[in-house]
Amino acid sequence: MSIMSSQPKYQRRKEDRPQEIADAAFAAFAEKGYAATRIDDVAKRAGISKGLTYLYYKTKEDLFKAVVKNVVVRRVDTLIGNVESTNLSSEDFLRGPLLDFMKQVPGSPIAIVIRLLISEGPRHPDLVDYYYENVVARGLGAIRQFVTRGVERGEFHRDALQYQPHLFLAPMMLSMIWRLIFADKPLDTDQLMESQIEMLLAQLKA
Amino acid sequence: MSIMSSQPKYQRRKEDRPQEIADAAFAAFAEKGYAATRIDDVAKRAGISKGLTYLYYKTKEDLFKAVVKNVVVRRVDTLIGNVESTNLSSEDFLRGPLLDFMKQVPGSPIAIVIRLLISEGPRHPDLVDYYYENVVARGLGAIRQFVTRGVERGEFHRDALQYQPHLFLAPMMLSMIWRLIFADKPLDTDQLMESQIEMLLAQLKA
DNA sequence: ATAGTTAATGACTGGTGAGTCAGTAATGTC
DNA sequence: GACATTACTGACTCACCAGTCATTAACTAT
Repeated sequence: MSIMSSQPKYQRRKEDRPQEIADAAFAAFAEKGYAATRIDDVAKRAGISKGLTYLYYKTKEDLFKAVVKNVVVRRVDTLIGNVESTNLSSEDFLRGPLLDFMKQVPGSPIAIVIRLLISEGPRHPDLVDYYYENVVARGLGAIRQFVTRGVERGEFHRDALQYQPHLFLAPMMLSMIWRLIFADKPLDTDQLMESQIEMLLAQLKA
Repeated sequence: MSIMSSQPKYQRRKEDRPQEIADAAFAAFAEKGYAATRIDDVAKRAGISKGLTYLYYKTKEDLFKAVVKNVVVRRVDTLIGNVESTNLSSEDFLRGPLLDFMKQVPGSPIAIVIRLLISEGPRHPDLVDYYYENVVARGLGAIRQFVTRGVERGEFHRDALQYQPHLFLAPMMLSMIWRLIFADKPLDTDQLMESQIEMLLAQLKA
């Protein structure tokens, strides 16, 4: 019929599989949600057989947790890291890097993780704790730190700290949820976040 | 063994069943989410057999849509209605009834509906549209109306309208999501909303 | 080459749950 | 009381899918 193929049917790639599977799973979860995603779909996306998935992840739930942690460490960790090492004035930091960071979150994989946490979180409390400690607590901490610094430098007045750091993030949250639910309905989310930062700065300044 | 029971095994209650089933379904969805809820669970909660559910709702998806619409009309409709008929000054309205409304939303069934929309919305676009028109658009409209009135009366300055009504609701949104994910971690959500309203009023006032 | 190791396959199983429907009994009507 | 109507039951089907495992074939060492 034809010349014998010297192409092997598959290659063994022990090193890369876990990451590839996690990426495929993330894409699948993003599209259909956790419950509606079949392990078979994930395998197809990753270009492997269903069985192989189970060599690297014991259960579907294991895979789920790995996916969330994977996104968290890959994205947020570095971003928050950068942010912590700047030495801008408090005001410039809040208006600059923080605002930029906020603007890009609603369209990032973090939004997908939030969706997954909202729908599946109640059945994975350890995952929720992990996310709280590694993302939320650190994020809020970073903001609080910059407000504190602003007070120390006299840029902000003494009782500026009464404003909870959550207030900075509220419009980001709304933008994220808006996009998750009403993907098509337009909303100038950047404008929203800018207004909030300006408003807060006006309140904080001495 | 005993005196013959004259108690019938069941009563026919054609009128009440649909509502009872919807209530049971809402409770079940709230607890376990849409995908993880079995029709059998819903039936047990409603005190009926599984088969009867299908007499009143053709499919599980039908039931889901009915549940969401049911909650929406029963709760939000009346609330927004009340709000629209007050004749307080703009400032008093925003600080009073609006704030009160916002404070109780994160703990109300609306939060559950939001959770369901976030996780199942993408597969039910018509439901999303329904929700947008009947809740979101009307809610935002009501706020915009009060800001406009404030400008007309000279309470707020001319360009107060540049502030999107979404900004009022952002902390409410954050509080809601926070509770949905981190039910146990405390957060003074009332304080958050109060600060935001005060901040916005400070910006709006002439 | 050859044998040994193990990454990878894919057919299979067991459990589950949405949706069906033949039968039952509550209620209405005369 | 007898008959007709239909709300309601519960056992059943059938498709689907997480997880298993015997087998295959890609790689490695010698």
